[in-house]
Amino acid sequence: MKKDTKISVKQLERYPIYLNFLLSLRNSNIEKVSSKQLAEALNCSEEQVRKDLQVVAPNSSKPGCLRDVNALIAYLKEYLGFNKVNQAILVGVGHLGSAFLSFKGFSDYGLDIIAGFDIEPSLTGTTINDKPIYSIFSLDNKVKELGVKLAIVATPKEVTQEVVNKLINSGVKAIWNFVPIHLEHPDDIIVENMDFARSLSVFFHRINNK
Amino acid sequence: MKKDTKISVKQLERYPIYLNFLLSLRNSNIEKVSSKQLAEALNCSEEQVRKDLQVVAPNSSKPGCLRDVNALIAYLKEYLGFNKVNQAILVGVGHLGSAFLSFKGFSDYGLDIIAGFDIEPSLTGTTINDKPIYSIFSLDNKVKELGVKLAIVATPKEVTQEVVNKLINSGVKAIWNFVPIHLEHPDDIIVENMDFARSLSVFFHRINNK
DNA sequence: TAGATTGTTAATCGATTAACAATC
DNA sequence: TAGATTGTTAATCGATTAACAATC
Repeated sequence: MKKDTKISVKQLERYPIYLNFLLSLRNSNIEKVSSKQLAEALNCSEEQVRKDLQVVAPNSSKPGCLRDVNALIAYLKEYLGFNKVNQAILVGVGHLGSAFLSFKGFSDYGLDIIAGFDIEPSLTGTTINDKPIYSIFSLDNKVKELGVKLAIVATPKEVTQEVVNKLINSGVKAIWNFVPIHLEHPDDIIVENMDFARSLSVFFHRINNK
Repeated sequence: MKKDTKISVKQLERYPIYLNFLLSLRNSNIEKVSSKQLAEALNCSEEQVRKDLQVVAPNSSKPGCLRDVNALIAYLKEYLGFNKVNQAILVGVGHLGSAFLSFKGFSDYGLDIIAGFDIEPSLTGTTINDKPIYSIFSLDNKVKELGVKLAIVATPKEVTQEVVNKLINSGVKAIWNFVPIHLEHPDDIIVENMDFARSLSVFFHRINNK
């Protein structure tokens, strides 16, 4: 695995798509796969598949031979960091936040949400899916105590920037933002926006241009 | 608005980011904005901002003068189709599905979830946020009756492909998939995957390469 | 007018694809 | 061996940036 190869975000974001497709093959007990099949699944060219996989799983395949599904899955998980456990906290235990705390599937990606935070006093001290919920007022102490670097944010719009500022002050380095607003943040903080508007833009544009 | 201009998905997906930033400016009572400010907010070049906005809001600005925040918001919403009401149904009223039914913010994007569907009999006939929940067995009839073209899918992994097949058979043209699996679908069906793994890949890669 | 900003063509850069060699 | 497939360099395509003209 060449960790030092510079790859683009676009390329990086294709890898989980490969992974999902390979998992569906494994689920159907298919053990071998060609670049052509992968290309069809991802709606891209065979050449691109070969180049992509060369980065993640070099020398794992031989000319003339199909690729091994299980081996590719292992290489991809390793490359993407899904084999390690990455701890995160969640801020904002509303409908969406509760859904995240309850969701069992994050462990497939090595993500472990270890606690939730909310301003609502009646939630403090309770648990969801065995995960404790703390008061937002203990955020700073807990973040430092737990040493967690990733925070999932699902708070009301109005308070989100304030919450994000607090998180950054407490030492959080990466923010997974589910709130549809623009966030100000220092350059060294990684922010990923799960913006619903992004998908909707694509839908409406494609629907209206048919 | 030049609807016929061919733009890339990458470009299209930048527009909701402009919109979010402009809304935050309006929220701060800022009425004018330069390409430079927009470029900083989106982490791109001024030239790109000008080109992007030229497509969405041509002739809305003049050399030497700053752009009008409210005018840009209006142009963007119009271009993205957020001014019209677009109806959708939701399949899978679990934790995540319930959160979507409860979420009030979709109306900002012109999205109206008009009903939920689930296999659980105890949910049938109930409502969440005034939205009725029907049995999955009435899916085909209801989709045809309502004439809805967009479906949000938040079902358990194992049944998702089956549900998607049913939706397509019933006339749904666009699928917003929140389930982290690979979906098979005809080319004329628009599928957008809200894949959690995509963001996590970016996080872990950037964290591990520091 | 001078400074600031926008608009647009030309140049550059990077990502994708085409072509072909290498291997099983 | 022949067919199928992978690997990799070179060519192409598209998106971004640089340069400069136009306008307030």
